[in-house]
Amino acid sequence: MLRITKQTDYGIVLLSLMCHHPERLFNAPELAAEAGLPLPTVSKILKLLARDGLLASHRGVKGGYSLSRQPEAISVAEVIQSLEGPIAMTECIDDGPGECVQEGSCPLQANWQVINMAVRQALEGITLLQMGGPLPTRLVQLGRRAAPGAPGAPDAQVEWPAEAAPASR
Amino acid sequence: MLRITKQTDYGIVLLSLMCHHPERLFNAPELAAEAGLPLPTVSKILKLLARDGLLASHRGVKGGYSLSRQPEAISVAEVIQSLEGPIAMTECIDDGPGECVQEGSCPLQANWQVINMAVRQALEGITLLQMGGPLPTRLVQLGRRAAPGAPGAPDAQVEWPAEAAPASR
DNA sequence: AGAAACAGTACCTTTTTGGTGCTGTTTGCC
DNA sequence: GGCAAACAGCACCAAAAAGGTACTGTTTCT
Repeated sequence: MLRITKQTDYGIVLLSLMCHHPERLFNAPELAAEAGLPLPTVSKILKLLARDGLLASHRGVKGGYSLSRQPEAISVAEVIQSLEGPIAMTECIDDGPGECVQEGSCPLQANWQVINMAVRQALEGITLLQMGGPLPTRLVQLGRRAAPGAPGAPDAQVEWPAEAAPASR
Repeated sequence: MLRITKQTDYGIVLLSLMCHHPERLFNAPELAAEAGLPLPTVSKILKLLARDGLLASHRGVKGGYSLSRQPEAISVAEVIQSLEGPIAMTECIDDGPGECVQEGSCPLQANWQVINMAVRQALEGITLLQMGGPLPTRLVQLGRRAAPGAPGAPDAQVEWPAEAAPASR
């Protein structure tokens, strides 16, 4: 029901832990213990994140994983896409053209694409640093995509001022 | 993976069909035929939508379903919530407090709530009328929630000007 | 050489989704 | 009054996805 999987949830937790020491090397058992998750599960997640280049892996004794980029350069969207594939709210989005029989005559598809892009862009604007950091008081500002074909400015994505955090944590 | 279910997809299709004649009474076999979907499935979906008040049902011969409100007063979010429960991107959102062991010490939960609310508000701002109608060129503008506690204006939700639609349909 | 740690794959279990069927109730029409 | 059309509410089954575990292989430090 419009929900990320547990795997993704765990993935974000793990990455958030790693954010506290962006340069450090963490091994799987260590992260599993710290997150309170079973080792095989943690291991599986880390492999996927490494495969997609979000984590750098170092093999051998004294090996482990480290963030491949700075925490502020890794978005929640990337984590989701690594752990559960492309962000597509309906089938007709990531299925190639030709799947839906209504193809072309369906006004819904185009609109789902718009909605989908809005959600994706919102998640792209949220970094790991923000995720584990201070709670924003204002919200993601979606899309604001310019008219298609107008290659203007890179289309302001997200506004997430790190203002004073409320006391709710 | 961050996707609405087929049931919800079908539900939006059905409601969109009904939007063309907002006052009319449609019966299930008729809608099934028009949408090209199996009758039992359509029937199930319509029941759910009626249960939650999105459709008004009329029993007996010559019965059927009609929109309970004008198309522009029914949001995509309502349809989703009717057909697949509350919009909650993580478990810790719709589970009551006390489920997550990290409770209170978890900075992620608060941030997921923010993201979740952003997505929900975006979907709330999209009406059935827009969904079946002209394709917007600009995007949903999420949230922009004022600082909590400040009961100011009703917090502009969404900006969706019905400008010229591109030729992509 | 041995051990620690990542890599990849395969497998099984559980949950969710998708879809169907059946029985009951309401209501228009003959 | 009775029949038939149409909604209401379950209950059920099958397929797919998610969740989780195990095993074998490769790399690299000591």
